[in-house]
Amino acid sequence: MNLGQAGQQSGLSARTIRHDEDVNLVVSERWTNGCGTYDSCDMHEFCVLQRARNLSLSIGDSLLLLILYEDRERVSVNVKSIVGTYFAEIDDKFAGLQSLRGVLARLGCACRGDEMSVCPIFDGLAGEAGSEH
Amino acid sequence: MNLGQAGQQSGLSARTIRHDEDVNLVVSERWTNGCGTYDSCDMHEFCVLQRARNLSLSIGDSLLLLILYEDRERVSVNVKSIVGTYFAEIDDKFAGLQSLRGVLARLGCACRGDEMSVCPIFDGLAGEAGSEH
DNA sequence: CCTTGACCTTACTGTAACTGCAACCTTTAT
DNA sequence: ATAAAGGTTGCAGTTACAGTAAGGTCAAGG
Repeated sequence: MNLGQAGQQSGLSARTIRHDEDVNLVVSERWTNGCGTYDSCDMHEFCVLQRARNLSLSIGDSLLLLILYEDRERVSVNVKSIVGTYFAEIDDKFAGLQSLRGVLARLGCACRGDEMSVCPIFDGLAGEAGSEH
Repeated sequence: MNLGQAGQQSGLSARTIRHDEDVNLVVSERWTNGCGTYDSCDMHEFCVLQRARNLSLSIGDSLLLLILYEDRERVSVNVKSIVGTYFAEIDDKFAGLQSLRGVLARLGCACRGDEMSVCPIFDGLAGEAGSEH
């Protein structure tokens, strides 16, 4: 499978796949003419990467995820510590999203003509910021 | 209130506040010596921005949020369309986070020594990627 | 045989949203 | 007077890409 097909199947752009190869996130086989070839194993990796990207994970974190993905002898202890780190991050983001969603949900029907600093909705939005990360 | 204090209170670095001023996300009053001064209204903005940053919103989106925040005559129709856009994005991220969290939760105790492509956990992780965005 | 077109390659540049650093003012304290 | 603290601008670096240029390869067709 060539670059273009790999891109289509994985949902990544060809450019992004080449970028991932540049930074050694993935390593493809090469024909003698230099062209890369991608097998189902690579496709799995791309899909994991695509998912990681949707979550705004860094390249480093994505690589970690791939390492977990590829390590067939996953040592539970190791996995658990990595996973634990992610959990904290994910739950933080989760809380942030949930909060923002709630704020937005009430935004359409309230606050008309109110004094800004007195608006309870936006006080909620503004007030909790410092407590994160 | 000066830059340093504003940074401490809002949870943003002083550098980031300066950056936000550079891109006109916020506009502070200046003393004659050039130093900025920040009032409680600015602090509210910073906190909103901090929150927006935690959610990886772009500067453009953050600005939109600020505009909503500052518009005391919020026109419901307008707000609802903007909010609707965010909802889709937020729910996408939400689903992604939830999925990844579930995958990670089961990662510590399963899959040892399995054939990678047969592992149901990672098949879940890899399989749904293309369907988003 | 040679060209056309599709597809690939590398290499370089550009972008967003920061972050860091240097050089240089002011203000305040000693 | 001088040093320390805190501010300023401006330019360079970083990350994770996206865009573009210049060129290589290869099958199909006149």
